[in-house]
Amino acid sequence: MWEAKLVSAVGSKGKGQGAKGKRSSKDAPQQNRVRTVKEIAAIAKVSVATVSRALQRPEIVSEATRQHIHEVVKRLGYTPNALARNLRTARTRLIVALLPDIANPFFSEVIRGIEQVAHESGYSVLLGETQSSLVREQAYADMVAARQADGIITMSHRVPAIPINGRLPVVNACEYVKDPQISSVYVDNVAAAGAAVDYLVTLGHRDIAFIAGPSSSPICVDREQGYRLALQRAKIPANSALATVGDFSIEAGERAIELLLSQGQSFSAVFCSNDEMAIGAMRALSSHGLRVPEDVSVVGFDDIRFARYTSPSLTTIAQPKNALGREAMTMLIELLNDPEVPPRKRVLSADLVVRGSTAPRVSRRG
Amino acid sequence: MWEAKLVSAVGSKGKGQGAKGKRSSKDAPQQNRVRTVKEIAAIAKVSVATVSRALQRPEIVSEATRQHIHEVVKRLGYTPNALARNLRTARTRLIVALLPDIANPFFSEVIRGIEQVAHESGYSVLLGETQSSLVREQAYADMVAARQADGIITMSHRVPAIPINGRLPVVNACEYVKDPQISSVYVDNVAAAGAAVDYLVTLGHRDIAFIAGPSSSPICVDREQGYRLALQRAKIPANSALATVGDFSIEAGERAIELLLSQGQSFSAVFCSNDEMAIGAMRALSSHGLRVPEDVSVVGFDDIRFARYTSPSLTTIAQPKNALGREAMTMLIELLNDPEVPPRKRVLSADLVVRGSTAPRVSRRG
DNA sequence: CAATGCAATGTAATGGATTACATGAAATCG
DNA sequence: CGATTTCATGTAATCCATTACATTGCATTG
Repeated sequence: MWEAKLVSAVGSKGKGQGAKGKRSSKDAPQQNRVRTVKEIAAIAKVSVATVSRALQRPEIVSEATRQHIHEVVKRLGYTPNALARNLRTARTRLIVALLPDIANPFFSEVIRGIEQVAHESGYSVLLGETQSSLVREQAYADMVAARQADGIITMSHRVPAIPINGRLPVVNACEYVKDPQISSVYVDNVAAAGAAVDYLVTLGHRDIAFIAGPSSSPICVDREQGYRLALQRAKIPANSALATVGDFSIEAGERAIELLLSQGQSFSAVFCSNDEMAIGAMRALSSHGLRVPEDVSVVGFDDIRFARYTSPSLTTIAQPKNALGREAMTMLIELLNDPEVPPRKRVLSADLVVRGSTAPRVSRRG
Repeated sequence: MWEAKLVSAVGSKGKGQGAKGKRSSKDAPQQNRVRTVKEIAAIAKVSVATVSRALQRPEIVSEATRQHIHEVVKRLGYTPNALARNLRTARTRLIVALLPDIANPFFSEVIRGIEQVAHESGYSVLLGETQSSLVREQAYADMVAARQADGIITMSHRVPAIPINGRLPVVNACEYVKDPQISSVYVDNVAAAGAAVDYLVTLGHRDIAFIAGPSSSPICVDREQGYRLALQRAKIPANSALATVGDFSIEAGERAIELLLSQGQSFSAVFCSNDEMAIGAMRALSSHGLRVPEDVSVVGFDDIRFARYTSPSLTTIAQPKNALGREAMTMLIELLNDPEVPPRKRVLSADLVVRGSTAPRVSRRG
């Protein structure tokens, strides 16, 4: 009964059947789409198994049958129902990449790396923007528990809880999580930040301010440590008044500089935990009549696309963004193929890119 | 039990637990996760129907039963299999937003609008980056045919082919497509571009160059038309040598200026079809010793986040990005709820935002 | 008190594809 | 030539949740 009903609604071979207005079967001979293996099987006069096989593993079906089925499938525009397929096979070939903020250009290139590797291995990538909200992260993570996706690459320092047995199909990129069970890829933030500050030191700077990122993020802690160690190496006494914190936004960079200036701090260089804060810093400096780099040198971190186009262009630490993405996806695929592979923490290196926002320190400003 | 497990996995509080190695069923008494309604039903001593009802429509289950089932579900960490559910109900509450390029900050805000409305209506949004590739667009669109997503918001000027009957569950945002069956939301590009050029005219500019976007995109054609019409209004004869084309990238903006300058064209203002090309243009101008806005005024289009932070900050046309997203998602939801709603082309207005990159024309440079 | 209605729950069909197992025909072997 | 593989295909079980329809028990009503 309800079968018949459904078929007529969906397959609707019949005459007018007149769902909507006219549209008689004459002037709209538009073949109704066939939707199920069953129907394809009936039309091709083979069994559903053969249809399925012709589509999934063509080599085990005889040449003639295969061609015939493909012809029918094509002619009728049949697309297998992925839900049914995935339900049965328990895999989706879909992975979700969680990023805190699509507006942050840093992630774009990472995503591209992820997608390259994913496509090579027959996976599709869907992006979920979390806005660093635990709830949103969790919502996307639940897609894995609910079997709508095979795995997750998360770019925050948290690992969402996924109620499944065994290894979580999660890889962490750009950030890192302490959990030794979770594979991560990230750069050596201590070394990179150190290199940035070392460079400022070689330019003669000694009063080097620092704008940290959120301390909840381990990589920010590392960058700060890199800064500290570099000062130690240079035998520059740490001046905690020169270290401020921001939230990675352009505005935070501006505010940090406003704060330092209003406190009357003197510094000839600023190292920022990311490029956007560096952009904000540059802007605040110049709106206070301080020239970059003549009066104050500025160094960022990430090397986002716009870093090249600020004026002056930004000296920064270039993260291997594409490699981070590729590596993360590679590890996730390994993990999906074999839940036994041991988790790894993979550390890439990041290099200093010298551009126009840094210059040797000059005697004294003012 | 499993809670404890999870905590130990995530927070990694516990002792060794020794993840690998042994793992005999004795020292790993880890309760296997329950995965199906059936199991939950058995444990709760009710039928599968009751479990399903308790989860889907709690109000039709008696208070006591409901609480009991919820308790069991929670205790065992059961997540219903979304594939099975979606297969049965034939809806996923998932929509895919296709964007040409995540690196383009213009889309970020649009996405946010989409997500706001989506969440209000219980939909999740997944993003697909297409890199303007037809193949990629098609791949994501196939998810709808394969029933993995309910609908699509596309931000390009193409509508992917989806082999289904009736109305395509597709809405077009930011761009627009000719197909009258597809709803679109976009701004009045002719008027907006006109306003930008009108403004330059009121500043005294008469030699106004134009950097167009790809002509395959209808909105770019419109922006160009807006430019033309504004010149007509101002009785400025069109000088086709001043109109160039770019591909929306920063580099394209640079190249366009290089080209104009190398041709010896003289102009005191440039209107660019998007902000990134405007950023490139500013950079190329200043690297040729031309000051913005003293020598040349620059106007962009979009008002991306960085437009405020260039130096000088960029005068541009602010698209109502959030509204574009919200409206698109609203229309898509309407369409999903009722395939009969007539398609609409919704046109929003975009306003000029005057910042530092424009100034009155001065006598003559050099 | 029988009749009727309603609330709560159970049974089983259903969605669409995959695939283990079964079958039949053709090919290979001793 | 009968026995054994091999190949191609078919039949039916399976994945897991939803829900139409059936059933049961109890309250309401005339």
